[in-house]
Amino acid sequence: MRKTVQVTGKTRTKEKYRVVYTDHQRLELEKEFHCNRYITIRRKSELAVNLGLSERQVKIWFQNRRAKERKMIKKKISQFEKSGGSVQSDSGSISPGELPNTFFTTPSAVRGFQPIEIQQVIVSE
DNA sequence: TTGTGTTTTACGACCTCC
DNA sequence: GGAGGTCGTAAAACACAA
Repeated sequence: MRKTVQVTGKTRTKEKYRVVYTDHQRLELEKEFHCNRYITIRRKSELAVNLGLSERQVKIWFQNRRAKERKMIKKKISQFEKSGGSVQSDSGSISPGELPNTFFTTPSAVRGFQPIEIQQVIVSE
């Protein structure tokens, strides 16, 4: 019998509401994320086995990691807008407001088993 | 300590693509 | 229709000033 907690109508197990990943797990996930913002199905399986996580956990981690990055970029852009500057990426200069929500790549590339290299976005100050 | 703000997992709702 | 995307959010874990 598992303890459960009601969260606005949703049920989750209480003893493991969320686990804290080890430094090693985080490091490996970060390394993979650094190479590719969108993980392939094959790499997801490999990582899950290597790190002792489920494929779902790896998928969710990448989703959260992308969300974190978008949040940081938004923050930097809003800071930069205040100073009236522009944002620089490796492929050129982008003015604040020109960035689409999914400017890194398209998820369909992952479904097609074609990992793509994402250029790092640099915000100059 | 403890109160508070931030970060980290995990999920549901909804959307798009094949 | 299923898989995986974003977005918003809950709650545990963590950081840190008072």
